Amino acid sequence: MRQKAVRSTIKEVASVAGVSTQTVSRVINDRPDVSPETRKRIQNVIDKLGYQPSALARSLIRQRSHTVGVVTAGLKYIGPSRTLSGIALAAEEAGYSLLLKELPRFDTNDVAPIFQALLSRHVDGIIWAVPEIGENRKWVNNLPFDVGVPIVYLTMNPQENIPVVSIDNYAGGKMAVSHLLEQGYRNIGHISGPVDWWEARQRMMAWKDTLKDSGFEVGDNQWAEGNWSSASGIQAVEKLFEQYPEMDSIFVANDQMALSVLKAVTKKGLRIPDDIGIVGFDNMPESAYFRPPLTTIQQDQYNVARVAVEEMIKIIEADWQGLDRITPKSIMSPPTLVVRQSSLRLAITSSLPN
Amino acid sequence: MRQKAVRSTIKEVASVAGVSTQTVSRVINDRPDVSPETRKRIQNVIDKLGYQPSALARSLIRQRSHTVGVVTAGLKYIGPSRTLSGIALAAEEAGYSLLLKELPRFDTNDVAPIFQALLSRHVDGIIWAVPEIGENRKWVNNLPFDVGVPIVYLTMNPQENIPVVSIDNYAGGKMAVSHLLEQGYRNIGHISGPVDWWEARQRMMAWKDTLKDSGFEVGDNQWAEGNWSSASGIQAVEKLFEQYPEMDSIFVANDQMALSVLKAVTKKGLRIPDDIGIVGFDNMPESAYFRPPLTTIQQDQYNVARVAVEEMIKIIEADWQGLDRITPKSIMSPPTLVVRQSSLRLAITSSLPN
DNA sequence: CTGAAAGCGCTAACAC
DNA sequence: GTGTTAGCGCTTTCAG
Repeated sequence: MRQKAVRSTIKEVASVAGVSTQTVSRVINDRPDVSPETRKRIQNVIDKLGYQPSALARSLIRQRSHTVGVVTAGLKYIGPSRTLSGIALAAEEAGYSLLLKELPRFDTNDVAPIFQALLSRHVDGIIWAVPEIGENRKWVNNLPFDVGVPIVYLTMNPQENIPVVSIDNYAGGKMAVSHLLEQGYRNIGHISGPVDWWEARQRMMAWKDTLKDSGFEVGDNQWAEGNWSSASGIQAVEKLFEQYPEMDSIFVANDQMALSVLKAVTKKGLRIPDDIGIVGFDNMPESAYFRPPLTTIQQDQYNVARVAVEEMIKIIEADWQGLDRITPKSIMSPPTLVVRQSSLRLAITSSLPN
Repeated sequence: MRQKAVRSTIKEVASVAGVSTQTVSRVINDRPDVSPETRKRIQNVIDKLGYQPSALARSLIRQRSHTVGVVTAGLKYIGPSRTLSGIALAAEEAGYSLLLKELPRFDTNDVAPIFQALLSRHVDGIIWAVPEIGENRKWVNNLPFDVGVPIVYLTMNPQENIPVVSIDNYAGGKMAVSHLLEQGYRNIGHISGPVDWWEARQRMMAWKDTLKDSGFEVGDNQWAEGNWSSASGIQAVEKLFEQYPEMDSIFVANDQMALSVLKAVTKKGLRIPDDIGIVGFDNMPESAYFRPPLTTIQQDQYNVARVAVEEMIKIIEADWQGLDRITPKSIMSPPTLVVRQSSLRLAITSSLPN
């Protein structure tokens, strides 16, 4: 037989306690104007029945669900999942539930159904945590319908009047290349991520700008494109060695590619960091155990996620309290440089962990 | 000023179309008994207004939310996030939304608030995707309240009358050790995960049993405990070298620890796989690019997640259609062995990718 | 074929 | 202090 859901209702509590539903409502909402005895009696009934108010019914009547929608993609990769984790923890702390949608592909452009699914469940806000790739932001400024709730974007190019929170990839790239320059490297190549990714372009631009600012020429023979995967790192580095033989160091746009670059370079008989210096990006937990340990740029996805949630909630609260809508701002969070052996040509390496 | 949510309601559609809400309801639910003209007229109004039925209101009245709650932990690790990804994609396909809760710690025992939060939002079922650790399953057979919806557990020890879906860690461990035996290794050590993890114990037990079944003695000097992290792998392997000097190979309980083991072994001047064979567990994307490439056990978390979602939905549907409740069963999905250089002592290595 | 009435579980506004 | 009425947005009877 069908086993009906066994939630008890406010009506049941009321009838058992011999009061009106209204009074029960006052108790569960901690409102005054209930006599201590009544309150106690009702509380007892609530405990006995294991009564729990329905968040659904409340959402309906209060026009507020305390739920935020999170849209993500590529959860099997470490970046997106760390970000999601940060969002989940921060939202929970703030008392919000999370409705999760994972896009099956990064470059989904058909976003209307996603929004509609979220809105039909009355989310109070949306965090768009899909990286900006190719044309997948075309819709930002002209959705075919009024979303009606705030949207905070992660990892995208800042725009006027749109709240964006992101790691400052450009700053990270500058840190990486400046560090190589300081270590005395002069012919710094670059292996980029897929150039239709905004993050990849930022890191590459930083590489170019930093070199140019230091008076170096930058030619197209000095970089190669990867696709973030270790496999693509090998191909890219081989290409680079061919087209840029003077190269004495490489800024690689992520650690996964850097892993296979370390391997390919070593296999070629070159020593790291003496002959070739390598800097990655991400600081994945394993990077410290590569051979040699990888210098890299650390992204604090947790913090970015937390900030995004806080921004979102600020906007929700402001709307709800009838205040002026907060002027959307972009927040770029600077990453940090983690120096390890793969780029340390000048320092005394024996003092470093290896 | 407060910007009210702008969703239009069935009432508005009805009044604009000049019909009752009931008729609109029939149209949006694709029911017969509406004249073609009326249907068309209403559909037009719906399109014009961008009307979307409220899933919340529907959930209330239908006593069915088409939402499942997912409880996870450690999303920043690759395993849990791959699993979540599989769940998200499978649930989406099946037309279910996901309400996500991430436990701040793996060993949370205070699960009542989690369930209550989920139930107050009327989830139709719950997928408990937190690994079994220490006492964190104590509550399974005596929750202080009736959950009332089906729960499917991932990654836990099978129990009577409880639906569990998991990778068969024991089978994976057997594959790993058998492979080492086939390659002619005879003194096989083990670096385990934290032994309060069920998965870690399964892998270790498989190691022990396989050796014993092949007529080898197994002493406590032949294994060491890690905590899944690369850092712990180093400590464990150093301990092993001390207490088990004859060791000629190691089954390491995950790839992250195996990474640092490869490094420590090499640093000691031993050759892999000639002097020491190594097998890991997980097949993380990077494992193929370790030095040497790592033989490992591949878990298909995607498939496990998909199966869990399917089981969950089967139970929900059965309940809902008033059928007998499905007898809960445990499903153990076998992993696969991925052979790479780190364990290949007998084969001609030149034929393998490196 | 279409509409009216009732109600899912809850709360806001008003009585008493 | 407490109860009554109305209604959030929708669907399920049941009339007509």
